[in-house]
Amino acid sequence: MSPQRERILKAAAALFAREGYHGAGMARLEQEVGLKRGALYHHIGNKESLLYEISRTQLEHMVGISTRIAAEAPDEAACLRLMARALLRNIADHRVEWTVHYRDFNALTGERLRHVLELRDRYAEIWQRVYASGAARGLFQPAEPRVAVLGILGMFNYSYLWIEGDGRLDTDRIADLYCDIFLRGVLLAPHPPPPPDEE
Amino acid sequence: MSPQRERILKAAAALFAREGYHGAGMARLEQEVGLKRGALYHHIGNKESLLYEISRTQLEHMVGISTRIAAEAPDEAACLRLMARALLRNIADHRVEWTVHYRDFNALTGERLRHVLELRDRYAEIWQRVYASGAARGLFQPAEPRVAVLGILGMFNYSYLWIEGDGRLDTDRIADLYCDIFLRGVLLAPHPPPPPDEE
DNA sequence: GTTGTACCGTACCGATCGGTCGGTACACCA
DNA sequence: TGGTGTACCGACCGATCGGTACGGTACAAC
Repeated sequence: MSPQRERILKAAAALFAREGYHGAGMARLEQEVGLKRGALYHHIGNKESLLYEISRTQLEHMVGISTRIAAEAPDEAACLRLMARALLRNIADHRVEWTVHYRDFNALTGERLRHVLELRDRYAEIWQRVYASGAARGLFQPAEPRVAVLGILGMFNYSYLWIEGDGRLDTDRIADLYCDIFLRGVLLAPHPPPPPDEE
Repeated sequence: MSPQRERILKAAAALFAREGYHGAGMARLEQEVGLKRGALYHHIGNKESLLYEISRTQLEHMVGISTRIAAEAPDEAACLRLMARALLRNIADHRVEWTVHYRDFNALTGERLRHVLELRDRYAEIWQRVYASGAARGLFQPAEPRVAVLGILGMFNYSYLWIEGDGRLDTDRIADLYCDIFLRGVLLAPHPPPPPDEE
């Protein structure tokens, strides 16, 4: 990936987050990046590819991290906690990209839309598999794993509207707080000890 | 409110939910409503007022309902449960309006934006007051009432992306499930009996 | 020294954007 | 019968939309 293209993607994410995908014109992107029409389109192809790349990058990143966590975590509760920390950390670090994704992903069309939706489903499925596995082992309440997972994902995903992207300490604390609430609410056995901090 | 204006608002909400506020042109709204330019603007004033009215109506409705519930509920846990049911019911019944609101409220400008944000804050504050009151009485964990409330609101608000607007039975069951998880996770005393179904 | 290629600016395209305006048809009331 | 208000149409506005064509420049390879 060329450094210019990377610069353009960053500027586009910030611009789309501020004004919306359809609300932001290419003219404004020109002056934000410091390139004129011809140069811009030499690098990006078209406008929709910017939106696609913004969503794809973040989603693929989260799918990759969560797959790794799910493969290594000692048990399901710890796994959920680690995945939650990773998610909230990523949302806080890439708040503009997530803002763009959640607001405008359905402005995508055709193959690009299909791929982004598939990535999003894959990510939710990782969570659901972990939850279902825990429920099968008698750890979690067996009722409605899909709805339960959508609930905790909602807690985190909604945070892009209010979270402050400053310190990772704070994001980890919030992630742990939500995990504590969710796990206490969902565990059949008494409260487990929190896992040691990582990374 | 004239019946024509109401018709236009409904069509606009559906159209904006499909294509986004900036993505949907007035030409499409014309043919969806069955009126031409002149007639349309005779009723609506301008495009932004449509967006404003869509958000304002739902938010004022929720503020009103929750204020009433908070005044009448026997205790804080029951209050949260009733407010949660009312919220999820409203989201399911007005899914298109909430989709428009969450995606495009910040396309509003000036006074209209200020008012909508104020309504949204007022609504969150109702929840936070209930939670803080419960925490002060030793019912809930006292840590971070604002973050805790934003969490449960996230569970519900995120649902506009996946909930099916068919039966109210299902929405009440989902609301209760989330409340059970949240309350179990947050209550200091053991699990309380669920309140009787209402309305 | 010439050719290829990556990069960039300028000029321009047709389409569509949100919005305005003059005018008409009709109902209601005096 | 004349006057007033409401609902509506259709033509039109300047601005902006995303995108393209094309020429020029800088530089590396041969």
